[in-house]
Amino acid sequence: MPHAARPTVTLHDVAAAAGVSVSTASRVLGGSTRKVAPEYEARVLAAAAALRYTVDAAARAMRRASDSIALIADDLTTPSMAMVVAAMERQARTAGAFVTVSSTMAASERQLETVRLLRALRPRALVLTSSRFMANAFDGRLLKELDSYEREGGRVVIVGETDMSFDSIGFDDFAAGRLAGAFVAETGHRRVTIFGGVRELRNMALRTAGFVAGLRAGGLAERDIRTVYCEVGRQGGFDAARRLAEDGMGGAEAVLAVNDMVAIGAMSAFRAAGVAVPDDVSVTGIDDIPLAGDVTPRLTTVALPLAQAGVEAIRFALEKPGTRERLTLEGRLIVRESTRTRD
Amino acid sequence: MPHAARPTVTLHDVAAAAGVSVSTASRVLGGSTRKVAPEYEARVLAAAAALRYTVDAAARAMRRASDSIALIADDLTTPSMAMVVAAMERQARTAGAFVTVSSTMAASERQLETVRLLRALRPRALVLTSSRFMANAFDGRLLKELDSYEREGGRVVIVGETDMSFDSIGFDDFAAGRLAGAFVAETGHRRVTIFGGVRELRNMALRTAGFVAGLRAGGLAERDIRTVYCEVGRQGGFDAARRLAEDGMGGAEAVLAVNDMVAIGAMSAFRAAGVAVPDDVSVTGIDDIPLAGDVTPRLTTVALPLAQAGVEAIRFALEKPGTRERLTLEGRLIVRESTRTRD
DNA sequence: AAACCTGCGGAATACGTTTTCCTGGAATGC
DNA sequence: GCATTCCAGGAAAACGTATTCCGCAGGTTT
Repeated sequence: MPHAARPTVTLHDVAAAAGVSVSTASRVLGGSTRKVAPEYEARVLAAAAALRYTVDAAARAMRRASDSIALIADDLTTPSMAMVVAAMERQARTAGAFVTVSSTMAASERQLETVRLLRALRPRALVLTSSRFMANAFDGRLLKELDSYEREGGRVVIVGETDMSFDSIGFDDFAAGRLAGAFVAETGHRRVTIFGGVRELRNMALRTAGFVAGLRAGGLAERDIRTVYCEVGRQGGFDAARRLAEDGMGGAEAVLAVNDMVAIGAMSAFRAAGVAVPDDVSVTGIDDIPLAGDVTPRLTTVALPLAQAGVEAIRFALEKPGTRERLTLEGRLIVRESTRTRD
Repeated sequence: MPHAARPTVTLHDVAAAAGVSVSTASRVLGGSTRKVAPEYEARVLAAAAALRYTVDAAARAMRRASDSIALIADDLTTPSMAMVVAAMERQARTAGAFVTVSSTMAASERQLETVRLLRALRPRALVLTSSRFMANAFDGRLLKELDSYEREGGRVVIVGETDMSFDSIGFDDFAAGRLAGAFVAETGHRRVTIFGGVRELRNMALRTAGFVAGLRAGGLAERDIRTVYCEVGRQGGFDAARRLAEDGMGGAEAVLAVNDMVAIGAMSAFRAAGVAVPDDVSVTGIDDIPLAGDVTPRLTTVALPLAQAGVEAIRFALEKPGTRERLTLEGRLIVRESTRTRD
């Protein structure tokens, strides 16, 4: 008895109580294709219920392919991440699969460590959800780890921007940025500041490039567009906006934030500094997290289909390997009260 | 070969490559207490690295006590829940334990089903995070399931209000409500409406009772306090506030909402109806989710130590069984701009 | 009527790991 | 110099389940 504290009831106990062999009990409880006599079946089911038997997933996993999916997320407290994860959880459950969730708090070496850790669960698929998956950041080692996992028959799905050759689901970040940029240009804003987040993050860089493309298409000149970089998150937006306000806004009539949390932080700082949104400055975000409709003024943003991404990710994860897919989801503009028309 | 698609590299392969026995390889890789010769150790480690060996958690779990903790949460997208869960995840990781997360979306029968499902993982502990755990709601079956799990040596920890006899971590909901009620009474509000959430939820009922107690202590009469019930969440607060505004506010100078999301929804509806916060009506919440500081006006609320609750829950979960603990955490008042003094 | 399927229960085995037990050799004590 | 203790490596058992194989009935075919 290796761990005496664990007198779990096993298939043996159920079989004994039902007066049948372990094989028969297994066939009844394990959903085998083989038929067993109705009477035996009833006895086994009754015994299992009486003893509150639950199958040992570890032992089962040694014989059957496991039906669990490991999910590695950057940061569960990020609202956009939470929506994706919640959708995955729902979808996986309806498909009868387990999901084990881990968060890496954006540390790159933690990602590697977490992948190694979760590989031990021999999951059917590994779903990575992050904005950090650029090839150079991979440093080779994470890539090798994922490759070897796939060679062992697992499936890797990446949610977010990536240039790796795994199944992936991404958002068209450039188009989303362009949507916001074009709208702001069309509504008469002549000078614009972009809160570009962290330059090294590929999706942030794409959104920023999209902003510029949209603004230029709407007639703004290069010199009317300023870009500042900030931590991605409420605090980063807050700090960037505070600095901007302290510098007298530099003529900015609009702030294009790289996502909703940055935009919301920025609005908070503007309010504290006595800068009125949208009368003094328009603010836009990207994502359309639920919160975007709750702040005052409600945030104009580009809605990304976050829940759909979660659903599709699980679909990919459960598909038979062999196919290699890449899905790109488009955002759509949601105009609310944090922006207004100029002139 | 049960699943041919899984040519995983096993301890046997490593041992063979290193020219040692499986036992020795296991001792090196499994962190045994037994010593092995430095040379053998080096050979095993080299072989493992070269073959990209990862231990099979399922097989290991059959011999060792598992170090995973199963977490069953109501709804991961709720901000307060997300904070608790994130804290648990962090804490568990520093303690070297896995956390697997599942959400039940508040359906009572799903809770039972989820518990049964996760028991299959033979986790060291089961942490239930929910506001729905009232004894009558348990219906006997969930209680029996948890009891039998505990009898098998597992540990059950409940985060939230409960009258069940498991380890539990709760917030002093009554005191939190009283804090808000007393503050509103002290700042000169004469007529108050309570947004009481769902009457059947124990923690909501306690907060509401606390509101009343605090208001009465501050000198308000029974007839100056109105209580309406609403769905718990942003939408519920929004609807309740819209109805209140349509009815001409019924003289209410303050709205005490049962949590921050309800309060934020209410503020949103008030704004849409042209009711000014805090000039026409003060609004308070409970929880102090990060969002509370981002809305306009920033929300006066009672801060609950959500992250601490997560940390303590994991501490309980990892403790040796035998002790039975109940921890109650106190909130503290955070005054912001959604309230003002009357007269 | 004899040989042959068919269907189903049960014994046995495999899964990959940890751990107990055994064994042989080195080190130590007289 | 011989007996005893210690040490570390290897063989084997055990964990709980799914599955393969075997055997035994009962029915079908020629």
